[in-house]
Amino acid sequence: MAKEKKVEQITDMEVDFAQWFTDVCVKAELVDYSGVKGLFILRPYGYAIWERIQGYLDGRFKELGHENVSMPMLIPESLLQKEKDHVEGFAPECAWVTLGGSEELPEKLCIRPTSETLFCDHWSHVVHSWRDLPMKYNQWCSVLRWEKTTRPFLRGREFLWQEGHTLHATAEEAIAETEQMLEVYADCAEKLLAMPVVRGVKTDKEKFAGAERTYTIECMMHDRKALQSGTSHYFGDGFARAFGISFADKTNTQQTPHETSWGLSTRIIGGLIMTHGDNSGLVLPPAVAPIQVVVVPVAQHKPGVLDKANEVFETLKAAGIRVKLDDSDNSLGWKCAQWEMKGVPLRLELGPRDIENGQCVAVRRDSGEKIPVALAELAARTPELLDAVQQGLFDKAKRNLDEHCYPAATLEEARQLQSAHGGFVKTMWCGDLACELAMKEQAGMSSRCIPFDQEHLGDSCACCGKPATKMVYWGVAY
RNA sequence: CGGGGUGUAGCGCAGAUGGUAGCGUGCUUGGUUCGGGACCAAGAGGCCGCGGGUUCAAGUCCCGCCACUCCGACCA
Repeated sequence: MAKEKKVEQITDMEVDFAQWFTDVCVKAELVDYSGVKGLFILRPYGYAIWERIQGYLDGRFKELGHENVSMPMLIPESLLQKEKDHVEGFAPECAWVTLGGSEELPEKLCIRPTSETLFCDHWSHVVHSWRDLPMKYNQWCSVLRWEKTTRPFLRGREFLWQEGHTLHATAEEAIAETEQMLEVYADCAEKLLAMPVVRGVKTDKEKFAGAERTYTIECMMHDRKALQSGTSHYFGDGFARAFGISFADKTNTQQTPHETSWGLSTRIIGGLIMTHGDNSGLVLPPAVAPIQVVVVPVAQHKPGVLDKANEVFETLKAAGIRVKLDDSDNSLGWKCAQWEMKGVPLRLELGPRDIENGQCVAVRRDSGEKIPVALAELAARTPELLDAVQQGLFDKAKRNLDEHCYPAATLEEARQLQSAHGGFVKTMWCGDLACELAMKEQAGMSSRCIPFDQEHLGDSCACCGKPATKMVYWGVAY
């Protein structure tokens, strides 16, 4: 008799992609809603994913000579206002503290939406000489931006991130730093998260408030919308001048240093979900998965089964694999469905028949493929299978990206391509803001980036027909 | 911030014409099961989103607010 599916179901992504996303977030136990709009609770399983990302990035940052610091959470209004573009960009979404106990504060304090002003203020105190440079700082923290519409991971009013801030003697060195950190983000996305990226530069319209140049990695989600997944900014000396930071160079001349900042947030977990997930739930690449392998005993009450399962668990643990043994008394079907929903890359089924044959059955989360593995070879085969899943997920996502980038010669063609296929549309662009606005207005797409990998699609701007030398990726963004 | 939808047990829902709350699932305990979301039995669990109003009486009618969600605008 066909049993009705009784447990909380995940909406099919083809039916309602947004609902599917929310269902996965909640039912894979990544997040819960709190009492305040836009403030989400990261549950242990969701936080464990963030910790994997943190671990990777923090290691890379330190290898490159960055030091972790902790800045205050509150920014005096006067400090925030020192850099004009910056305050204009962030003021509309700041939350303010105006009371200390029951007393009105003499100056209201902004809950940090980002910490450039704090770093600059601090540096203006401690930087004196060329010997103090470069400053290469990073902080792990949460920031607050009073967004109007919110979604788990993709747009919270509070979100966890890291923000790196560096200060350099020369523009060249600062730009090199900015580009280097973008590569770190690209590696994090591609190697850890199996999310292929497009690397490029933001247009003036899309760049960070106060930045001279913003680099970005853009990813394509399963619904072919774009997700800005990490950004790295070069500020020139604008902030340094606004905050009065200067240093004496080797000839004892006062110079203004050049600044960078770069950030990557828990938003990328939203990207991870929308890149690899399917209708059974989350799908995690083994490199970030908190649990890489789950051992599911079959008929575990029968003598010897649990003992063998424990043995398998210990073998894999000793091999350095993040493994969990599910010896709960839920039914087999329940366990399978549960661990699929949570995206565990590999499931090992072990029952009496397997034990007789000296094997277990490995089931890949990405493909559903069932692979018998001899118990004697388990410690060697499991890492291979995990690598295969990691690679399989990257390849699949890369195909999705490559297959949904369409060249267009005119704005009208771009509009038609976007409405027919979604994805990225690439066109030549003259560099005028007016053309960028026209693309948004008429084709519903914003510029995602001017990619490093340029192609020559023609000589004229798709919007206005004037001479153009840059190719731009356009898309509908999260 | 504009438009739509929703809010009743942890979750999913039912509660015509107002009369003091119910179903499924989950949870707890015991037992039987176990190769893809098991079964039996006994239990626990509700300021019916919040605040006003109408009424003898409000989950139900009226007003206001809040939250979630979708579509826009804005943004990581």
